[in-house]
Amino acid sequence: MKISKLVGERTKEVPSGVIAKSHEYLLRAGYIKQVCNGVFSLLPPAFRVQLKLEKIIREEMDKIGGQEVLLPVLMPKELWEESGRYSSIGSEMFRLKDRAEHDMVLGMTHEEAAVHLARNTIKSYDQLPFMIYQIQTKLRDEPRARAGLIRVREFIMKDAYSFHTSKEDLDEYYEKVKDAYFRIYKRMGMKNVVSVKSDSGMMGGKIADEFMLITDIGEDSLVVCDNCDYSANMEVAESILDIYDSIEQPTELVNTGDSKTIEDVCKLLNVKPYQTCKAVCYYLSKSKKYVIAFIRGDLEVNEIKLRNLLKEEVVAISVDHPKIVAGYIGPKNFKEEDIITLYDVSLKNAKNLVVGANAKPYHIKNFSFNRDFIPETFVDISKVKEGQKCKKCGKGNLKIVRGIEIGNIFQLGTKYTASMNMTVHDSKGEEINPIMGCYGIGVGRCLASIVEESSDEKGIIWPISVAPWQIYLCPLRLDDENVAKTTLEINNILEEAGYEILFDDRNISAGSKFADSELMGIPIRIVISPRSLQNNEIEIAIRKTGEKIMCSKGELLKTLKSIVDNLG
RNA sequence: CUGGGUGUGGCGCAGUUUGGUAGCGCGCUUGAAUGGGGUUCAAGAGGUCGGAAGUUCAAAUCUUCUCACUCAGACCA
Repeated sequence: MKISKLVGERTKEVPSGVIAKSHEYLLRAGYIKQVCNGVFSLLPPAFRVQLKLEKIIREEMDKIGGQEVLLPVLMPKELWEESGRYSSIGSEMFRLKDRAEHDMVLGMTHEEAAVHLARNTIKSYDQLPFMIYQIQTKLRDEPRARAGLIRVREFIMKDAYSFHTSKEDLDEYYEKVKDAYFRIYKRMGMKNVVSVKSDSGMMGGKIADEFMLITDIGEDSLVVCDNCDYSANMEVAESILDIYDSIEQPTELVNTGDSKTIEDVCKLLNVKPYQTCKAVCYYLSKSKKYVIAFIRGDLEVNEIKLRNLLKEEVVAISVDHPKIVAGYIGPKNFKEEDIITLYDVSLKNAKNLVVGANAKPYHIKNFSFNRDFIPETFVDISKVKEGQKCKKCGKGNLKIVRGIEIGNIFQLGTKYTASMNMTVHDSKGEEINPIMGCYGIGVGRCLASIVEESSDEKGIIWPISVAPWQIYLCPLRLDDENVAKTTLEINNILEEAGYEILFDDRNISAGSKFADSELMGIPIRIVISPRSLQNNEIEIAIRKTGEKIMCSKGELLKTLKSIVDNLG
């Protein structure tokens, strides 16, 4: 490819409003161009990378028995009504009408289509298990697209769906996919990838893992143990909650005046936040109920855990309920129709707490949950804090890091096969609903994530396995006869050896060429100039290390091979 | 959806407070010099200032409406 003909331009200036490194470099190096909010065109270099990513994914999916298919982007409303998601998913799904006024949707995920494809073609347990996958466009009307290719409204995703006769079989396959995913990320050149337990969100099902590239610009908070392999998304992470043991003291009603917040009360009564119990109020707009969540004063409520527990959207509010004394709420079963009371596990066996007295302006001192009030159950609704002890190993300290979700896997169970009535005959001749798993990888997001992880102040540094071109052929003074002749020769030698070459055929200054090759992130640059030809030498520059190696024309292929082997 | 910001040649920006029909850098074209880190000089092309309505003798600049983009949050696979 001649760079003079390459579509796209490279710029020195940083576009405004750009935070993510991958966003900046992909724009500046001429890889992507924004069409509207959250929608991008890929220019030739980016598309070449994308094809390489897809190739890696295909190979690994095929290795675990995947069969590639192509499901439609456009689907009728009816298909989504079968699963119930036509109504349960909100405005993040693109909806439209066809010319006959028929309601249609644009696919944001393809469980429905996968079941539709399989349910009339698979009839016997003999045909199970199987996995189908596709690499295709997904459309999601994101509330907020951001950071270039990291969060967009239209993107290419590899999504796979597996069908099994038993939970055990799914479990086994699930682990296989997990291994395949780690191989995929490794081959793509990503290093800092972990899998974490996660919330299954709109997909349904219980077991879910997300694959995260750990990086500061990540949108998700992850909890990882510094001692064992525990890792989880903040949404579902758990920790050991220290019990601060002490001897129970008699309760005491104290006038706390205007002190309502934990901070004020602590100051007034000279106690630490963990020696208090706070009440956080929520409202369920669907069922029109108030929720009072009691939790130890030093902790925060994890609203996603709360939502999953109540199976409904929760909204934090300041209460205006006649039975609730805002600022002085204490542990108590509110036996009102429209109030739900919850107690976090952090309160279990907690003693000598300062709690609200449910009367203004009083709090109660030395309140103990195993003496003064014993709730029916305690629930886990707290947010993990940095430094808490790991629940899995009991020793490690939990750290909170940020990550980009570059893939996820779910055990769906029979949510879709049951609702959409997909059955097969088992070995006893009985009809069963196959158990499903689904597995996604955002290809465009991987592309951006690789850049996020692998770049420097000069630009992108592509891993050689996914680079758009392996070699940047960079003659200086192409008007020099000897340079022109040698460049052509070398181009042919490299092409014959199977290398992909970006040929900088422009007659511009050396600095501009070097800068472009570095911004674009091409792993190897071969410089041919009058200066080096005087010694019958060619320069090979390695993007990643900045190293420069001189060699003769005859040694070129041999030298290159050892460099490439080293980079791979 | 809530709050803030921005919209001026292909890209990045100044000009808006104090109305007088556009300017800079990069890039592009032509010529010359230079020739290993975005080189220099000269000459050019290219915009009617997001859109609509209004005020005015006169609007990029003031008013109203509107659209788009963007940041933070809410939300999200």
